Amino acid sequence: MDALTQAQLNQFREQIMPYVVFNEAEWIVFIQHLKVAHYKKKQHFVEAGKVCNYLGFILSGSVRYYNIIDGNDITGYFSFENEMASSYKSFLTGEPAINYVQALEPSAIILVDRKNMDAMLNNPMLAYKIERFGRLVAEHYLMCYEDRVTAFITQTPEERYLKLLQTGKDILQRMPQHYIAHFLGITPVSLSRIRKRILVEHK
Amino acid sequence: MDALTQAQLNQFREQIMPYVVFNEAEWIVFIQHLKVAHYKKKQHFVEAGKVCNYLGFILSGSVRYYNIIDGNDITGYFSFENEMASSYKSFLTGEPAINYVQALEPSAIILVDRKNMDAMLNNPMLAYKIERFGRLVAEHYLMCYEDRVTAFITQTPEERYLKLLQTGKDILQRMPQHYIAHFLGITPVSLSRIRKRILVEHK
DNA sequence: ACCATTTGTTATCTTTTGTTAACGTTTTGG
DNA sequence: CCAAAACGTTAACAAAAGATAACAAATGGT
Repeated sequence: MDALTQAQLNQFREQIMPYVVFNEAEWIVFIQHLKVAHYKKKQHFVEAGKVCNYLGFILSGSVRYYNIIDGNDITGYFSFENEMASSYKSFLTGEPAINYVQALEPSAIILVDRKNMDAMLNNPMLAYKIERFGRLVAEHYLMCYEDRVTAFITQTPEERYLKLLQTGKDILQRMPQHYIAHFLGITPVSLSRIRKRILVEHK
Repeated sequence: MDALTQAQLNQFREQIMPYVVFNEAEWIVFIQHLKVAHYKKKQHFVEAGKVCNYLGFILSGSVRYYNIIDGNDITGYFSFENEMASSYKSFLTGEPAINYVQALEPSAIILVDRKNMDAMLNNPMLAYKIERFGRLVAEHYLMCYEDRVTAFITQTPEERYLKLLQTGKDILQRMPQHYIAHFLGITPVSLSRIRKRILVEHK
């Protein structure tokens, strides 16, 4: 775990601008709470059964979230550069995670550990903006999840895949299809059939 | 829309205690931003196509969230007394809601309209605690949604229903079955079959 | 360049779910 | 109190998805 380079700091600062803008004095204190870690392909950022003590921000690379159910590997989500990465529930509650988070490409991830997060929430200089930042980020992901649940309830697997074709460029281009299948809530074999069906219908 | 009774204020204050504790001076200002509205059975709290300008807290009663897809009514969620009620995404973004929220029982709901919310977020006396309150509430619902998405991806409809039998007392006892079916991501007919299957297996 | 692993497709068969309609019961509202 | 609406179950059929296995294609590591 290293300190951040100036380029990494600039990237991070720009990306979080819609959520929080620190003045120079705040920024200097804020970045003292950050580290960066590098993950090799297939290396784990979070493991099921262990507490996730980090909130991550992906500078480069990508991760997938997955559960092991009856010995089967079920992918639930993906995150890419400039997105958050964490087993959110475990980080927030301090309880062991029920899922794995794994780098799928060599990845550089900014880490805030829970102690530093608590320190910032208790530091009068930062507390207000960190609370606000946290609120806006939580609200952002809440809305994403809301959409995703709505899709599961109102759409067929085929419709969800067609939607992904329009909006999921990173996922489609950078993730293997059997991971995408579980992400859509179906089996890899079933996704393959859906793809064929679409191909035939549109030709 | 009326002012709140003392009993309603007490109920609200007690319920939000895990999230935020106001001192007396703050509380007096805070409650000036609240109203209470009463909804008859089947009356709408939010309508698709219209902006949801309220964040609600259900004092009594219950609501269901639903979408109209190709003319079909698809229930996505329920909320009961002492829970929040809002078309969250619409409230946060100010864009028209895509779903309806409807009282299923006669309901009393505390309302914070967006103007009052903004006023509190800009009032130095309240801003910090409101930001924190908002963060904790958003995080709470974020974790709920995370679990729900995980259930859609890792469990069969039958498994989701069995889980609901353990944890969804209010839903099972107070909501009609065809609403519950869509909530689980299946049709009412299918839920009826699953129930029969479970009955036969366990007898 | 080679071999092992991973990934994607296809086929077969079984199970589950969706769709539609009918039927009886319960609930609701005037 | 009664007629209408809502609700839950069941049946019959069609469509979709799961499980498994075989095989082909792509990928990766050495």
